[in-house]
Amino acid sequence: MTTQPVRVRIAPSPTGYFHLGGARTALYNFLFARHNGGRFILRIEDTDRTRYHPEAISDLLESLRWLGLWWDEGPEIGGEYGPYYQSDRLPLYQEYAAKLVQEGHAYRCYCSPERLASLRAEQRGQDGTAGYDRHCRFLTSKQIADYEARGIRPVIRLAVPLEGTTTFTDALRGDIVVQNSQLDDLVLLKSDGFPTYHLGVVVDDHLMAISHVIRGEEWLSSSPKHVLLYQALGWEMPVHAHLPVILDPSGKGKLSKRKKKDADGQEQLTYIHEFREEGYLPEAMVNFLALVGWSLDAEHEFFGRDELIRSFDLSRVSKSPGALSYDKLEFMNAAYIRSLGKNDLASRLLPVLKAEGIDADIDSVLAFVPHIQERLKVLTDARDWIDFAYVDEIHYDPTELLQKKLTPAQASALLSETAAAIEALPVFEEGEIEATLRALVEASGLKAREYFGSIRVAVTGKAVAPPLFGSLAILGRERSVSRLRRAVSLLQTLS
RNA sequence: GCCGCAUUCGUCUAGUGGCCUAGGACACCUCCCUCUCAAGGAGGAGAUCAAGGGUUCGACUCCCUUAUGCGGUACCA
Repeated sequence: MTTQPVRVRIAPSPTGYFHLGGARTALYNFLFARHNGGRFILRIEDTDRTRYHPEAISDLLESLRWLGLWWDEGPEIGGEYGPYYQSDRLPLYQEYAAKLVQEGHAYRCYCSPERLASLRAEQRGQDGTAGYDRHCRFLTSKQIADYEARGIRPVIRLAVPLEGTTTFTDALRGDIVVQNSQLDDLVLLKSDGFPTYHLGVVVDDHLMAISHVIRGEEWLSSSPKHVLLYQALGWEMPVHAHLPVILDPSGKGKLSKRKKKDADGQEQLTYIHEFREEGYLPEAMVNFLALVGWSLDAEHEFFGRDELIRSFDLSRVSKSPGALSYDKLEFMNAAYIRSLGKNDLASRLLPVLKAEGIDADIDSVLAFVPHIQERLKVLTDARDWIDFAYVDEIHYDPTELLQKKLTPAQASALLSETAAAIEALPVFEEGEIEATLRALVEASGLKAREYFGSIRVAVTGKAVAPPLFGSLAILGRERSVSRLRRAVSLLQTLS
């Protein structure tokens, strides 16, 4: 029990876009490494050429960087334990597989996929153990020669002990014991010379001096197989900790990588890049993700990255699976948006607005920020709040101008009054505008909500918009006046 | 089917034998503030701690059984 340097890794396989589950695992590994002054390593497990998806790697790298989870060794930066792509390490796996065969811990299997499939079909519904029937485990040398002569390319399987038990200690769940009879002779090396996940992780985790394997619970059942492999290879096994699975918001089933609709028919986001595009802040994502399966205590729930690093501890990771709460994420994102400095928010908003088709300039966005900051759940919400200021003409139903019980006559009177008052203003500035309009409300005998409601529609085209006086100031005197006048003429057509 | 893991308000959780007539957060409801919408403030409703057995003076906390959920059972990871 020496103080081995902490080295953890995430080992995604490039088969699809980087999603919430992968990000959570990455975060915990990252936090664990940083907390312990260790290293965080990124290794790409690209051993399945049939499911290989090239964009997955750039998506992964981009997503990790966006979340601020920088790695110490891995793609693009290298490191002393490389290469970090498994497809560049093939000879290594082949070498260890051969060694295992030589020492009697593994054997060549010539069974065809068809035979394996029918074997499985046969076993289905039957009670007792499943898995490979070990047909090739006890082949005579003559039989082997025969298969070889027919040019069949074998796989290499681990020769699992027929009796006894295998035990390992999960850092979260304690000792886990399984009967060896429940384990089947898993494939280590495929017939194409690529390793399976099992051989790949064990060899690489050992060669890369990984001290702690922190991964999803879906790997828990294969850990005993890995124990056997470590034993066969004569290696010491790293500490293992299996994180609880993340459930679908419905609470049923593992979070799907596929698109799902929620109760409102809204598509649920699952890929990290989608959250980025939707306008979630990386700091909110990190905070939220940290809480999916981990908590410090009863009261704290807002954690900056540094606080997370300081307080993260494996012992406080939950053992039971949890459903994601998109509501909570939105709440948290809104809170983070509110906590941003004005300039910071404005500069984050600018590219988002551009992407949403609004050609805004930084000054006007900055002017809007104080008015919309506390109204945004996600950055992309900004578009609907301020787009009225970036179009030449606004469209709305003229009856909307008749807020509450206003008559067309009342409405047009108040709108032209307002236009005139605004035009006469010596300085066109928020405070002045407010003072003037409030005086008009007073004089009109109308309620503020009726009066301002009507003006809001005239000027923004919406019943819900940022605070009126600020909006008018940003819109500018000319456009404000012309929109008010246009509203008056629209009211004409109504009667 | 078999194996494994889990099980506290709708959801995320606090809780490590007495502090619990179970605390917090999201969501929900009411009220206040208010130019709309938010934000903010004050309240409210919501959990016989999956069920049943033990152990103990005492169990949400320990043990067993059952149920349910999830995961695994591939030349996928």
